[in-house]
This record gives sequence, C-alpha cells and structure tokens, in this order.
Amino acid sequence: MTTSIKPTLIVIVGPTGSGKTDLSIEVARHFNAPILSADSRQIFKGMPIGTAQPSADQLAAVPHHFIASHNIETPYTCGDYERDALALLEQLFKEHAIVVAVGGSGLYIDALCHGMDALPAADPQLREKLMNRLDHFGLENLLEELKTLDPKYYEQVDRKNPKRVMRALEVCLLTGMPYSSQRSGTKTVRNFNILKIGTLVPREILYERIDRRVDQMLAEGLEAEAWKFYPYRHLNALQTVGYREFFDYFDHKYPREETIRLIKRNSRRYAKRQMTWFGRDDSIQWTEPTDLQSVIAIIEKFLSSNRIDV
RNA sequence: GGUGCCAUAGCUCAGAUGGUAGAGCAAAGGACUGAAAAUCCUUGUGUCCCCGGUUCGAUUCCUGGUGGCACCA
Repeated sequence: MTTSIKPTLIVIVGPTGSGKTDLSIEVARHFNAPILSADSRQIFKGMPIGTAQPSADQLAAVPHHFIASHNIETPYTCGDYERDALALLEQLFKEHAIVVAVGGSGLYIDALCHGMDALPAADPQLREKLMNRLDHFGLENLLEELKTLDPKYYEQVDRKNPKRVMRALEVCLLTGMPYSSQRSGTKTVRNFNILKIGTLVPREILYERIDRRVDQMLAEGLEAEAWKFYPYRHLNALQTVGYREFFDYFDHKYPREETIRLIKRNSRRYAKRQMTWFGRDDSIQWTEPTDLQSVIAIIEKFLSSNRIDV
C-alpha cells in the first residue's frame, strides 16, 4: 500500500577523511540509488588524487554525478550547483525513489537542501574593480561605501573579511538595493524529503586518518598532479589544500618536507572548519560511518515514518 | 668516575638584580547566502624537574638529588 511517493534525498555529510565516500557507496548500493556529489572540488576534472575522488571501482559500482564533470577553467559556484543539482534531481527522482547526496562542502549542502536567496551571481568585471580598490585603497574604502549603501549590513558584517565586504558591496551595486534587504534568512522547502546523516569520527582518529591519507596521496602521485596544474594555479578551482602547498614548493618557498607538513596541517584545519559548520546543523543525525547496519536502520526508520514505499 | 652546561606551555625556546611567566610553531573555540578545500575572528593551555635551605615571599639565589647534553678520563 503506497500512498506517498514523495522521493527522498539521503544526504551524507562530515569532515574530510571521515569515510563519507565509502559509506555513500554502501548506502547507494543497498537502496539501489544514484549518487549526487556535493563537493566543490571533486566536481573538477583532473584532480582525482588531490581531492580524493571516488576510485574507478567505486565510480563503476554506482552511478555518480558531479564528480570530475566540470572544467577548472569555468568558474563554478554554489548558486550554479543549486540550479544544476535540482535539475538533475528532478530527472533522477523519475527513476529512483531515493538519491544519495554526499559531500563536505557545507555551503553546497545548504544550497541543495535549503536554497540560496535570489541574489545576483558574481559579476567578474565588477569583482575585479572591487579587488583593485581593495589593493589600492584598502578595506576601509570599501567599508565606507557599504556603510552608505547598506548601513544595516555594515553593522553586522565581518568587517575584517574582504570577501564578505566585497560580495555585499557587489550585490548593492548590481541591484541598486541594500544587500541585507535581499537576504530572506528563510529556508526553501524542497519537494523531496531530506535525511541528513553525519559521519562521526573521534578527532584524534580523524587526524591520524587525514595524515595517512595525505601520505597515500603522495604515493599515488599528488605532486605530479599538482605540477600539471601549476600554470593554472591562480584559478579558483586550484585554491585547494594539497595543490596550493605544492605550488609554493614549486616556487621554492619551502622544502618538500615542509610542504607535506603543511598539507597535513591544512587538511586538519579544513576538517575542523567543516566540523564547526556541520556542528550547528541540528537536523544531522551523527553516526559511526563504518556501522552500515545502524546507518541503514536510521534510513529505514526515516522512510517508514514518512510512509515511503521503496 | 671527574668537570661543566642545561631542565619553563604539546614542541622549540625567551624571561624576571627574588613579587607565581611569554614568543613562535602546534592546538582549541567560533563565524559563514554565488570564491566555501575559500575567507575571516577569538583564545596561552603551566606543580617554571624533585627534596630541603635562605627570605615577608623562591620558578629565579644556595645545598643535595634526578634526568639530559658536552668535554676530560
């Protein structure tokens, strides 16, 4: 007896190195679901080692979307992701009751699950102008204009963070309206159910795993992968842990040993930031990622409570 | 075995003519609406090796231990 056929998106989140990928494959296989990646870096082509993309076997085992699908030279943002992912989901839900989303990019997860406000996308020319102003006249100069155009946001913005200030100013200038007046602060309700599962690993163990994984990446040829991108190092896609440190190494800023230390350290710091981000989302159910049975139990319970027939 | 030097934060070390101490690195906490693996904010965590002595007061000076390093044997 099936009444509701509202499809379900199972969202697996967690810090880097916590076992999201392996878990997502298992869950996807168990429910015969495709995988939608929510990772701002794995989406790019040519970065399999540095971004720890799923292995060839894993990619063959379950259909994946948004893995190695985009070119590094084409800028891609969370807004693009929301649009593209929703369009894809609409297609996938025609064939599947369940889709598994996995990723560590908190903003992408939020864009997917709750939507972004209808703000204008970045305007490359304006952004360059603002960056020039920042370089020549300093952040104060930008803040002064923001204070005039959007006093409300000026009060709440992180005034030491150039990216925040520039984006706010950018929106004001692009729309002729205050940035703050266009931020709804509300979450879009999707026409599919969402279950968020977080991969919980004790920090000490996670950090050890990150260190080991970096060693593994090096053994697999991270340096050569980074070297290949050296000419493209200024692209946003390459502002990525593992590559940046090698770029500096190629510029002889520090020895190789230091490069490795920094990659490990920065990966740990990245994981920490992810934990902070996901930690405040109380809709996430945290579980031990290696305990597949309990993860499946959580999902089954959710499905039955939402009266979904699989 | 002898002599000398050292012992302070997780690590490397600084310091106070005696008033319970601070840098770098590491780390921790946080923010986050089209760059998000980005960007930004905050925070010093301490039996100053141990037992005594001098002193109003010792992590600081002194005796003796213990551990480490160097040199001489």
